Amino acid sequence: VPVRRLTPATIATTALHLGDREGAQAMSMRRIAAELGCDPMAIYRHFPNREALLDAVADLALADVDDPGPDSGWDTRVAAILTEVRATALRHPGIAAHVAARPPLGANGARLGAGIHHALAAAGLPPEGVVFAAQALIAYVAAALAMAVNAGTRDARWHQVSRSMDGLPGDVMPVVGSAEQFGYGLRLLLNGIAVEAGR
Amino acid sequence: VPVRRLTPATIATTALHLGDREGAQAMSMRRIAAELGCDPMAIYRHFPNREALLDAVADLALADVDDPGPDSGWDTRVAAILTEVRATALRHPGIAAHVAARPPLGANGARLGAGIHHALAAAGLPPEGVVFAAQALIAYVAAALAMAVNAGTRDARWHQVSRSMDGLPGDVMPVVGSAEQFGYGLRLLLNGIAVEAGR
DNA sequence: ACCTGAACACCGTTCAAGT
DNA sequence: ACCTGAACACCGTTCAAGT
Repeated sequence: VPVRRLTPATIATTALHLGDREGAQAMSMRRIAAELGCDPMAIYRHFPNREALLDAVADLALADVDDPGPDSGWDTRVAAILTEVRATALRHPGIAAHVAARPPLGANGARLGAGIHHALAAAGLPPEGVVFAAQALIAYVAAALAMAVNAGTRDARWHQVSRSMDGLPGDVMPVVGSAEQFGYGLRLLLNGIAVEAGR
Repeated sequence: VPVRRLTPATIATTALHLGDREGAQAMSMRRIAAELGCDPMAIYRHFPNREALLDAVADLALADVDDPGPDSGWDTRVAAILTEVRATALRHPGIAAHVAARPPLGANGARLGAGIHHALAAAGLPPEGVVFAAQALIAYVAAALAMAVNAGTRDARWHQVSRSMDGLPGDVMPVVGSAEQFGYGLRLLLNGIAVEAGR
């Protein structure tokens, strides 16, 4: 699909679709340029480097994520945002690992970040607590996402670890990076926040 | 320092020291081989690929981490292990990002993982809860570590986000990836685990 | 002034050729 | 049989040369 005129938006959109079709390894400057039908260097006139381009692609993907807003409870709101961020990133294999490694803080990242901060303030945390708790939550999503991205490929290692312990039933098989695993950790954090806020 | 005979241990030790001196970008097969004074391909006779070598280097670094054992309280034990894992990884810049991206599950990783599992069982979690909570904790350390690794380099982005929200005092400056930030999130998780275990 | 593409300085890994 | 290093198939990015 030839593009009339190169803009940051057309580059990011093309890169996102390329990644959806061909995965993370297709997200090189050269492959993206080939997809655009342009010289690799042409991209550098719109983005200073590859990282900045991937930031833009990640933020584009997050446009799909809704913030339910202040009408739902603070914990429902936080859980909804983070669950949908995880699911959205996993729907875009080209960019999931980048989201995991580097929380997207472009326009959409800032929008969702603001939603989380407001929810935590509504929960009753003091200002420093809001900032700290938000970073902990964002870090947790990133990590859970990284586990989900790596899980399918290579990780019988986890099973060995959980089997290497006595006192535990040997047949509790952890599903690394699963939605269930993600939800459990998220509940721990929300429980902890409730305790911290004195609820 | 020329090495008499190449073994997995000498390769991993040399790579760890190289990384300590010259950082993550020095951890290429070619640079490590040059440091060993051998052909890059010689390393492949001891490790199937670069990832396996980095796994071994990471696990070597974790030999420094103590497990205080079951005599301390379960939460003290978990906090001690995870705090020291974070500090140890940060002391080895060549490998910190790799630890963050991929929980080391070699001999030392398994040892520390077992300590965490035992502590969680002692806290009163049921077996599935133990496995889930352990993965959440490990994911959290990995993410906090990734933030600490990336923080110094480039992240005024975070400050923008926290300033972009009304209702929060604009001068609460989050220190991304700081030890304080790490400790706060860890406390949230431990609080949440205590709630889950009914303590 | 703007844009291109050749070139630089690397990668991890394969594999054929040497000893 | 063992080991080496040339070669393959890539990278992100710089920069000089073209229009």
